[in-house]
Amino acid sequence: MLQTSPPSVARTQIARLPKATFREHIAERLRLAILSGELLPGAALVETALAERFEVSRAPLREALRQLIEQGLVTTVPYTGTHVVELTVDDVREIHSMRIALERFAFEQAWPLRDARFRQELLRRQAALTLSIDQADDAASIAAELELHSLVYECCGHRLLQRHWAGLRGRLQLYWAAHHRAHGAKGPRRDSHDSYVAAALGDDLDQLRTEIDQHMRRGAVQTEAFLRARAPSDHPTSRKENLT
Amino acid sequence: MLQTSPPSVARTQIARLPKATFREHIAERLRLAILSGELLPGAALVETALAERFEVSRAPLREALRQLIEQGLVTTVPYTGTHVVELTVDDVREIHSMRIALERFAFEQAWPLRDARFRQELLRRQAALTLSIDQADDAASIAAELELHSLVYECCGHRLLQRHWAGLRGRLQLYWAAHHRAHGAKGPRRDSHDSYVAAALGDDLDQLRTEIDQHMRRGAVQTEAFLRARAPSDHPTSRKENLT
DNA sequence: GCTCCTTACATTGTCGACAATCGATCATCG
DNA sequence: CGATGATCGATTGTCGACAATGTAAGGAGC
Repeated sequence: MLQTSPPSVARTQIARLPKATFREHIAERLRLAILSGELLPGAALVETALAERFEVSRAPLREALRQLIEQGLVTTVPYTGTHVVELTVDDVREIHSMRIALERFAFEQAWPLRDARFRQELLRRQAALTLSIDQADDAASIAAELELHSLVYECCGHRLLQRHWAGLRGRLQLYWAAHHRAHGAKGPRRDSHDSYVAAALGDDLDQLRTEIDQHMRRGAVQTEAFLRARAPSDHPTSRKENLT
Repeated sequence: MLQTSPPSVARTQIARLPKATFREHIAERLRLAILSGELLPGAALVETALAERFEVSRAPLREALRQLIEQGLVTTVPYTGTHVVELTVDDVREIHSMRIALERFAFEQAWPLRDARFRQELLRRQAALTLSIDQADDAASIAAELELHSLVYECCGHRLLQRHWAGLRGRLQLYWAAHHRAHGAKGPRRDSHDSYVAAALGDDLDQLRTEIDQHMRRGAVQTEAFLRARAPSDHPTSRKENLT
């Protein structure tokens, strides 16, 4: 029972129309700007400047910021300033260990729910990932990898789990964006998900658990090494006014 | 390595002073009002009325509401209204299954970190819980039970995990508050945590996993039964999550 | 009597201006 | 020369008023 996928159009057609309030628009665009690396970690977010940039007053902008703060993508100190969250080695460790726990749980929940649609969609997303890698489009590769991993969360029909995954996914994307931006072209490897997909389609849940552990740990080690090499104790400079 | 505990006073004395902005005060008080059952699930939250009650303008109040919305305690529909979240049977199931996954993960992380302080604190909180139950103070019992379970999250020093637990804890408390309010006096049983504490202090991680499963499932069944009896024909229809 | 349109009200969304606070710079004093 | 206190600019926090939108009641037409 996939919740979001091309075949099930009926639901999404009746769902609420495009966002109506400024706050939602702004929150979404700021979120994308942060996750894509357009706004670097540590960058200052000045309300007046952003308000002028979006051509709105500060009220809806502040609420959008509050939204991002609650999502953990932005931090603020009263009367002082607002910044995109910084990158820490410990954060990466925590994110990855949490990822293992959540994705294992997701597969346990979804294990008996895997149907033909699941298998088909999994292969489709893997193909999309491979295509992005072949085209050397790193931004698309990151997005495709996240889409691939998102499938199991969508499949198990666990809204709360999906909510937690959404938060985790955001942070993950944040780090990957910085990673990619610094290392230049270095997206996921072409065969990096073969064993993952194979295990997800197989019948051995324990094997999949092991595969998830290994897969995540590989990614963690990679990201961690980058961070340690990049900024041992260096404040990522606050590049202001980098919006569009 | 406990993060919050009586012995380490030196740090907390120098830490930042109490909150300074209206928004934080309001968010905290509203949160407590919701979690304590003072504001029942489904209750309408009218901005003008709340602003008048708190004697502030709508701006900080709206930001506090946005904070609670992002935490999942409040829902809002643009131009229409804001309400305390409703209770659903599915939500309870999801919360409890998620609890199992998170607490298992927490114990796995904290397993080698359990020291004398951990054991001492665990017993202390269990004693506090037992005391509350003996005094038939149900509100205190709920709080005490949550405190008991919180220990492992504090112990493992995993900030991200603690963050997720905080969100889950909030929802849990919301349901328990409604549960208690409806059923009258029916807090946790006196011996309900004996085996839990014993397993947490023991050396058999697998046994603890089993104990967690059973413990949570007991609570889930109880809460579920209450909800089904209370609102049998609750429309699971179009509850749009403000997941963003 | 029923349906559709109009209208009024309640509530949220947005705006511009003002106040409070923080950080840095600079002057003053020992 | 160093330390302390005052001043300035920048940024966020708060306010009151107005606009936009959704909901429900009431009336016109059939």
